[in-house]
Amino acid sequence: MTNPSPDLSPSIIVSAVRASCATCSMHQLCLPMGLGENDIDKLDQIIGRRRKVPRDGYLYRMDDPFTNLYAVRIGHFKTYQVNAGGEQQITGFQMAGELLGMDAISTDRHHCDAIALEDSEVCEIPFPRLEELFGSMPILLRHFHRMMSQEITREQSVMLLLGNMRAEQRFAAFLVNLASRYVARGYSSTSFQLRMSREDIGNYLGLTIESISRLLSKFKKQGLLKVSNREIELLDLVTLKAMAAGTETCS
Amino acid sequence: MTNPSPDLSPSIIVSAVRASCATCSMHQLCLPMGLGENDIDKLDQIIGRRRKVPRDGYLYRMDDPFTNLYAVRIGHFKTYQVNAGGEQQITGFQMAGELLGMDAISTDRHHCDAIALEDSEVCEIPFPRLEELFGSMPILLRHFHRMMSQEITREQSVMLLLGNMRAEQRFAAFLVNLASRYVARGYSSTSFQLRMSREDIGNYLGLTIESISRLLSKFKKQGLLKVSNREIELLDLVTLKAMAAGTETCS
DNA sequence: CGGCGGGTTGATTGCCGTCAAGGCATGTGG
DNA sequence: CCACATGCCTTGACGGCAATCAACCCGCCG
Repeated sequence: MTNPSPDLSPSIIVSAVRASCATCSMHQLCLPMGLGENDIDKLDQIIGRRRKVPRDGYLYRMDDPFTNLYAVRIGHFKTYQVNAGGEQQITGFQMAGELLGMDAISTDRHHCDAIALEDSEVCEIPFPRLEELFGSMPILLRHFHRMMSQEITREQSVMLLLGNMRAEQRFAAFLVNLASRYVARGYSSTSFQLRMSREDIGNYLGLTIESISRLLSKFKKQGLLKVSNREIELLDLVTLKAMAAGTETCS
Repeated sequence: MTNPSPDLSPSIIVSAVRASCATCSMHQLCLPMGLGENDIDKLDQIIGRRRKVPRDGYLYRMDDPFTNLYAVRIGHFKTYQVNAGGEQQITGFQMAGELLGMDAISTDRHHCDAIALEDSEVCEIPFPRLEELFGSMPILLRHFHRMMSQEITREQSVMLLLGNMRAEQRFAAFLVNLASRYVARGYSSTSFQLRMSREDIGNYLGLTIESISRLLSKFKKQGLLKVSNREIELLDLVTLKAMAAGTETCS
């Protein structure tokens, strides 16, 4: 699960090799999906810049004015809300090829904070310029709608998770979800690194850090997975999937 | 909160009085928001029909092919997901001026069931025809994006609710949310009817019907509200809002 | 060395789910 | 009219799951 492609260190590379959607390994998952060469070029021309965000750095903060969407190129992010009482809730973890900032369109201000979980890189997509493209690129528009819609359905399944599932089931669903997203990106579905802390996982799943720790130990004892620090290996994806689907009796 | 306008009974009225966005009382909340006369006309021309859905009737079901979005004209709906284990989770309650079906764009199939909570009426919006309009009506497109984005932020606040709040806070947030939506529609923010059963409320909030009942009794004792069956009156909206925001110590 | 952040594990508490009984309104049939 | 059933809701008693509180481990770093 370590990234094979361009290394992160010298920022000079980013400007030297003019990064483009056409050559990006994520272009079949990301915004340009399904576009022809011409259209990809047009999209490339509006992409502002590739922006690096260091680990724990903010990509944007709540109430920041909305100017760009961001496509994750490299790395992982988390987004979270904070309510008036100061409690925070992580609303999602984003990885390469996924879009950030769609929740800001409605009010022209960001509704959440976005923080990099590791040294990461995003493509800045100036939204007004993207809108200009929509008129002449129906395929792009269509795919953009799909991505927004997908975000809606994703959140609905989190609602199902938070509203109906017990701790064990939530955690299984979380692992299975990560596995499926990694496999879609060409990585192993059974062996990967947790980019987020136990605390982040717990917050996302509506549980405490202690519960996450206990669940990891329990699953380990049951032979469902191996875990060492943040390195994880899923040994019985079938059972985990059954647990996530709610078709497995909680042992 | 009873609807003043056209009665529901004889379906002939629907076709006789050619309903239109221009004359609809919801057009400042709904899809045509901000459109000029010409554009509203164009939008009107693609609206398929006004469809009635009786109480407890399905507007659409999970896995139905996606052809239309629906704008609620009259009445209330609930949408819910069902997982493989058969457990269901209500993902939202929709009222006049709100859009249903956006979660289906990503896969061309509906991801949830939508059921009318009372005799209701919707406008069918054939999505392919709506897409045709987008090219020439940037204002419409913009507003459509705002509505999708709003749905994303709405779901994020539900995630905050389900992930972080205690029962009392959840229920207060629920009531305050209803109040604000009714006031935006010109109704009283303090006195309205719950269109959904206690069971539906509990399911939506990740609680049991018994908890909802107890919370209603508790709030009644505290003088926060009056309730009789489904008729409700909020007596202390300030405190309820503070509870919802998490700035009130749970008494 | 000591402090610190992140993680694990154990003991205890408490919120809310579960189970159970009953209230109340409505409908149906005798 | 009553008897009875049904759906929706309320209230109480009890118990379980996960939160809370606390101690400790481990690796890292100044």
